[in-house]
Amino acid sequence: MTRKEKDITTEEKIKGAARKVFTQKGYAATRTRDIAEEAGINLALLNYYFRSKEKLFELVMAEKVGELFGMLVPVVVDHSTTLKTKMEKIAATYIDTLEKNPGLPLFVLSEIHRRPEWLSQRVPIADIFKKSSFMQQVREKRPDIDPMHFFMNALGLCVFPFISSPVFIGAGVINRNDFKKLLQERKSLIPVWMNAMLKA
Amino acid sequence: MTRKEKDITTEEKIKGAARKVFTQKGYAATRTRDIAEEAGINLALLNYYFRSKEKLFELVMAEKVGELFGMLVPVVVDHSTTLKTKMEKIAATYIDTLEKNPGLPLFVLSEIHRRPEWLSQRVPIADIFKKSSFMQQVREKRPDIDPMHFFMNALGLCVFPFISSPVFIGAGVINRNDFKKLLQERKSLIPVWMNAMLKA
DNA sequence: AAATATTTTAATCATTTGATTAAAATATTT
DNA sequence: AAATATTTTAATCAAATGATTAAAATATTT
Repeated sequence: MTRKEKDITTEEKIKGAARKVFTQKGYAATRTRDIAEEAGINLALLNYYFRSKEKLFELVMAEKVGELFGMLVPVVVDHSTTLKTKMEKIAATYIDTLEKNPGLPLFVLSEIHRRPEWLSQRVPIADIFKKSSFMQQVREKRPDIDPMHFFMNALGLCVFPFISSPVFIGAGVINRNDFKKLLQERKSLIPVWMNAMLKA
Repeated sequence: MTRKEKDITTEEKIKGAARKVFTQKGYAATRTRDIAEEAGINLALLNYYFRSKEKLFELVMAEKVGELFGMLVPVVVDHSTTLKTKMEKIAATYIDTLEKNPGLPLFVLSEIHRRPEWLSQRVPIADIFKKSSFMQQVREKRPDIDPMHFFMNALGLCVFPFISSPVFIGAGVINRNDFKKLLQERKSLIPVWMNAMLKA
């Protein structure tokens, strides 16, 4: 094993552990000892490689914010696709991605709620709107209603089930397998529902 | 000031401060000193009245979970109202209530995500489904689709804007006043959208 | 092989935090 | 007024936490 391979191995181990524990517990409830245990390394290495808990968190957070909102950018700015196609892509992309990391939206939105400064210089969310073919297409279809409604609806129909699933599964209202089926069904249902709302 | 008035005053001061700080910061990021400062009392009084940070949190959390889900119960079990009326009531109740406490859903859902045991014995969420006229009415209209979809949609359309608003307001995509207007518009739009989705 | 560089470890530290306590202050009862 | 009860305060504590450090181990270079 060369030095470069080893370097990536330990550093990546810590990052991977940080992604997992921060997403599960949030920044404040995560101890550096938790991350070290998850990574299988000595605690001092966290500071050796990343300087502090805070700096490690900043790295993870930037990545996670990009992960949550980055999926939107290529879809909503694409002037060559119809609104319907955009809806299909958004639904499929979000549901597939979040199925692999269901804790992502709650983590990102919680930390942004606690510390709004996480947004302002890291991800060009405003750009999603400035260059948005999606918003323009929505406005054309429904000039009488603020397109922001439909944007939030599209996002909410995809994301909200992941945010609320701990409640429903935890209360025994639905089990994990049935929930997964529901999510898959939503990939095709969401575009239909979005279209129906635009016509209502 | 009688003993009873003073008793309620100090204890209620602490509770009120706890509601505010826990909702803003979450359990882990809240120090007991933060609550004491917010309440304008000596730190020791928190333990004198509530025994521990954890017990105080349990009180607040039970109340908040009730606040978030309790709004649903009378609406979804009411066999005498149409589905449309139920949708109107859900939208109006949620939007009015959450406007006064926009941090409530994110706080409750985050803490439940971190500690699912918060649910199991405190709020009869499963009962919302067992006795639900709402689910029955949805099933009658769309026997081909799991009514859970529509339940999550109804809840999501109301709640998700509050959850995501820190992102949109923080990124400068919309300002607070315009956001408030959007919320008010949603009170009448959500039932229309729900109806459209049921017919799609 | 020796020197140098990098990574890792165990131990330690300063600070923070939730909780406790003795004493003082205030309120209530006799 | 005196005794008793309740509330409040300032000080303190033990445990936990993020971070640091000297030394050891390992890897790389000469």
